[in-house]
Amino acid sequence: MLADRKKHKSILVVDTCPQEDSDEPDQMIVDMLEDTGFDTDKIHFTTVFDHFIEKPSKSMIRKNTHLQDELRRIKPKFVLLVGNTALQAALGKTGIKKERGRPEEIDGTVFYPVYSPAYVGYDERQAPILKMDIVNFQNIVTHGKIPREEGLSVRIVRSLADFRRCVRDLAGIVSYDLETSGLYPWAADAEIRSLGFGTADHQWCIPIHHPDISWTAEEIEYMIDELDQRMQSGEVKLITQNGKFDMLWSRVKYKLRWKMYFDTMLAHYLLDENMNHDLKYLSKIYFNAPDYDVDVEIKQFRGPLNKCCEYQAHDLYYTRKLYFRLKKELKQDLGVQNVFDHILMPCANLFVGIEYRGVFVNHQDFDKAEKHLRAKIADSLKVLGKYADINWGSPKQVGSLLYEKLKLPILVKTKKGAPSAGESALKQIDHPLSKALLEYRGAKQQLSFFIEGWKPYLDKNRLHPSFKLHGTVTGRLSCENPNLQQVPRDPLIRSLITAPPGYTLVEVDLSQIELRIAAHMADEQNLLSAFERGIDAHWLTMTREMGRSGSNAKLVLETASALVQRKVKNFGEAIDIIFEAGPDACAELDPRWKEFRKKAKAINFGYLFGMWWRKFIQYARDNYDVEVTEKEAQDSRISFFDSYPGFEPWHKAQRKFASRHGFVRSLSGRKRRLPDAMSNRDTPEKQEALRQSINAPVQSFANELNLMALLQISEEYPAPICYPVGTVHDACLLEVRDDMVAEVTRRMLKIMEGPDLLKKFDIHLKVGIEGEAKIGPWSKGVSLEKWEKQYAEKV
DNA sequence: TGCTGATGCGCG
DNA sequence: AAAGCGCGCATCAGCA
Repeated sequence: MLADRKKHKSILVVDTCPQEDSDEPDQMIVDMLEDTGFDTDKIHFTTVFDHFIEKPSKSMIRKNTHLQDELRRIKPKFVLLVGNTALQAALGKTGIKKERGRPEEIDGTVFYPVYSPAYVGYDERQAPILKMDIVNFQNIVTHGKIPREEGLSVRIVRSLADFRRCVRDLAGIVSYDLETSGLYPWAADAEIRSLGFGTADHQWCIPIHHPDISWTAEEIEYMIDELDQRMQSGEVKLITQNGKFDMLWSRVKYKLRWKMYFDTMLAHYLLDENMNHDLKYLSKIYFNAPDYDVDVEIKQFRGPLNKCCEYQAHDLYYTRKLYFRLKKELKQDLGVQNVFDHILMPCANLFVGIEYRGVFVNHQDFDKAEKHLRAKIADSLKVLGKYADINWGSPKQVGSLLYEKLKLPILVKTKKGAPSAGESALKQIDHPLSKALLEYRGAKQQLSFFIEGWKPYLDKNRLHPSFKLHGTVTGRLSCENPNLQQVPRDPLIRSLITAPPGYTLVEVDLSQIELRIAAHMADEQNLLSAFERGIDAHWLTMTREMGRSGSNAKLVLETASALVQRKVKNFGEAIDIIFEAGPDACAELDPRWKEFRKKAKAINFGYLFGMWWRKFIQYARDNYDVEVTEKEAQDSRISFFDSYPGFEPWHKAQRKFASRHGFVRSLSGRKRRLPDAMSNRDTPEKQEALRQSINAPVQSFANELNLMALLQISEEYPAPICYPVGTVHDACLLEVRDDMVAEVTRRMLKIMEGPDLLKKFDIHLKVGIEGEAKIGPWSKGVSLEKWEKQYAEKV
């Protein structure tokens, strides 16, 4: 009891300044402290300024000595810094968002920054964070110091003798972690600052580049060599947290090709796709670890050596510890365990190579495209300049010009009810300005996304996009820096991506894969038999819809007549003729058929995944300048489900399963957790979850098929014959050595029809899978037949 | 001045 | 009552 009291006396709470009307400390803080178990009567309260002050400036805080006086007078052991001003006055740094919850010890006093109650009042979502921080502060006070992980045993390698001890300790389950100068290994000054290994007994830090340690180049080379030999021995199983990052750096900087055995981030991704997967968060929820996050300076190994190593040691320690825990959790669920073992971990290792290789960019075309876009922007600006001198990139300014100055009718509103200056609005506005503006926006966006946006990442002739295997809740990959998956289909941009001399780019995609999977899952007989007969599903939907609605009668009769070379007068007969002829034959006669098929594609996906007819009206208007009446839209939806009667029962079953169990699974066993689906109330969130229960397994499995094929082809045709360079959801991009293009393409198409891994997952599809290959610069590729002809002529 | 959220648009 | 799903990036506006 006595000890407690003594401790309490040494606590100081620092706010910004007294309130205008009272000298009492802030009530929210007092309440939170008491809720956590503090006796606030025994806590000192003070402020940075001894009088009320509206907005303290940086220099005012610097000049003010009140807090320093208080610190000298009270000599607290624990100081709670409330808000950014207190943080700055006490520690001389700002940035409460970053610093909150990070204790710092100076001369035996622990300073602990938290949000100010004013901020919480302004944004109440921050309240739980403040509360959590206060609890952590209490934890520090009862411990009497910043809690340290007790299992930690840091070993800093300062000599070759240390290093040899380290290598001897590397056996069995070993965590691996690097500290680097940044995130992009191809940056000009990028370097690995420290290698770390976590074993059962120690956390070994090998500071390669730190001001306090100096190695000769030979010594570094020796150590890397020794480590490489140790890894090749097969006696070490490497555990990583987002190890693709560390392995990529290791490969770029030291040509190392180590294999990851288990990645904790990917494991947790499969166990709960809805949460974060960063190590600090995982250590906290699994082991109640303290927040050991530090400034970038220390993360990048520029701070005091022992602090840097201690940080790295935490990463190593928890990564290894997480392995044992997550391994057990995966074991509880055979479905996700399979996805982890046979897809995610192999892909993690494969994608190191994919990112290392990157995609090849044609430099000449790149410069040409830049010039072309700049000219286009200048031209449209010339036109726009006649109307006003404003920032044409600002929707607000454009909006006020359109609707206030020019008094154009407001046809579309934004979600917040403001008059919209978006694409859908501009398309409906009949004014020369809108055309120029649309052109301007398009060119400007292409320039800033794909020309300017790519420049910082260009490493000679290559981009190295980063794929996140944990990037989506459905299991698809996401891609960034830059995002290869959002490159426009416009050949001006897309064809910039190609292959280097001696190699050819091959894109292979799974044709209509989501519809095929849906047909399988729903056991939808009409669609299944359509696929069996080799009919294009979008074409089927399109002709059915036209036959029902009787739209575009003139075109239908004309095309049918041209196809059979006689006058066709009966509409139904004409539709049948068109259906049998297929999209390619019709598109040759009239390009509109291509558009109609595209529209049907959107209808298929929209209605299949729960789109309502209202959205269809908007879609038809925005994309096809077609005004569809409410009745027509409603009918089209009904007609879709009449055409494919298997879908409704399947939708029902998915929804029912999700609302009962709170999750659904894809064919591979991957789980999509949808807790909102279990809600008793019929909220928009629940409806959203129910729609996801239909979409997620389809999207998820489409991606898995694609990855299975990618894994298999890269095993059968490894470098230097074939380099996988990326995926775009249902497509793979490969760079294939010129002399092997036909063989590899043919094999890949075959693999896509049924990857070997399907057997391992015991999946038997009722529907055939087809691949489609395009050979040549991206978006300009040709079919295998065409390519072989051209290639034969060239040789 | 640097962050966050909203918007808009590219892709599947 | 309201109803396709999944992403990343640039830009602007609003705020501290």
